[in-house]
Amino acid sequence: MKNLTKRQEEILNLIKTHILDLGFPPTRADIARSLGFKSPNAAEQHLRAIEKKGFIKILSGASRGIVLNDSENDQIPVIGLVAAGGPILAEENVEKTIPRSNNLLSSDIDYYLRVKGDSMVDIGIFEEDLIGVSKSANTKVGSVVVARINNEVTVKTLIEMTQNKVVLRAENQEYEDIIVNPEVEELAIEGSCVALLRESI
Amino acid sequence: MKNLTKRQEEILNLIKTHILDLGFPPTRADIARSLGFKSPNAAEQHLRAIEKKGFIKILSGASRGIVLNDSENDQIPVIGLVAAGGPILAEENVEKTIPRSNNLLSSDIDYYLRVKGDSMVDIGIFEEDLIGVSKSANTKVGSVVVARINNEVTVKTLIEMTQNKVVLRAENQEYEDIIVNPEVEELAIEGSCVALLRESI
DNA sequence: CAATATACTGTATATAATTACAGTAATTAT
DNA sequence: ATAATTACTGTAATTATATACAGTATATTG
Repeated sequence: MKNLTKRQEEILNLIKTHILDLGFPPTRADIARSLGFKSPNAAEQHLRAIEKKGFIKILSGASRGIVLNDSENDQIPVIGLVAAGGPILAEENVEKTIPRSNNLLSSDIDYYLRVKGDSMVDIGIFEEDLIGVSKSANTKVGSVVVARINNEVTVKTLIEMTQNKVVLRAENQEYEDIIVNPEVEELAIEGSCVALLRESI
Repeated sequence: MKNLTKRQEEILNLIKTHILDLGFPPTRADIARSLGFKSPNAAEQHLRAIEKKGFIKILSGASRGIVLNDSENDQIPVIGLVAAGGPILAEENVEKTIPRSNNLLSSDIDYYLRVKGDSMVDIGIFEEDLIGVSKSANTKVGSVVVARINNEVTVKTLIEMTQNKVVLRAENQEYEDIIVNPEVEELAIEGSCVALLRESI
């Protein structure tokens, strides 16, 4: 699936917004009006280009016959046990996927991570809970982050972060702080925790 | 909102199915074809009747301009502070609503209740969390329930329940058990907690 | 008993919408 | 260097669609 140009992305977003707002896709004229085109054909040609790149399907002869090809995009993966080594989002780690429901949890969540262990119980994060992780949300001191230290994935609170010293704290007195020197050990902050789901109480 | 006739319900379902399948509503001709009408006007008149009863809105001049009025049905209310006296689901208690996403939290949730206080922190239920409450899920000893005692709503664990003695326990050592005699005091178990959402960590 | 609602057929038309064809111009691949 | 892609304007025709008008027949409500 090729990348869309900036303009094409704009149009795809317009289509999605239109569907969200009104419940059905826009016409060529709607698109032209929204983006200031003077000819509906400008919209038509953009749509053809977007279809060619695989993001939509145009049903010929049907008014507003624009079908989104969102299936993968629409699902949020739930990551169970992370196998040592590979990337978190590797397919073998995906336990299941759940449909993205735009409004349910407002934050932008890239994946859910199933919590293992009791190291965060003091702030109400329990074993088997699902943590909503955002890769893009900015991590600062005090954030609960998903960190990978020497290929092991862990959820902790970020306490200190300088060039040669990173402190991660469990929210459970029985655990000690993890102090890492990123210049010596492998450390990656994979994302920060922005939401929590518990499926059984 | 009046009830739909059998035929009108059939048409409303057809519209919903069409949207689910293709992503946009059917035309009058589509409806006529699907149900075997020989005139698109049959569909038109049904649509007008369904609109009059408040289930859809027809946008004039727009092709496929059928908007579902599903808002109440499809939304799960989020209950903030419960005003003393009235029913939990009374309109003044509804803080917002969030769309029901069948697969996200599998259990059948009738409403979300925003948690006040710290009485359940030991099992990871914190202030401002949203608890998914099911009215129909069977409550048994050990369940976390939403109880109403003398018009005050509270979330506690059900410890004991006999005809003249109900024990509710906070999951926080600083609180004492609540012991109620339902024959003397007013007590209602409104539902049990089946899920939890936390929107910020 | 009359008025209204339900459930259609049948015809017709204005307009909404897709879509083809003919251009222009700048940018990006090959 | 040449072809393809991107990003449009402008026009026009065909088809898709909404929607009004004129009926028929049965059921329900006031």
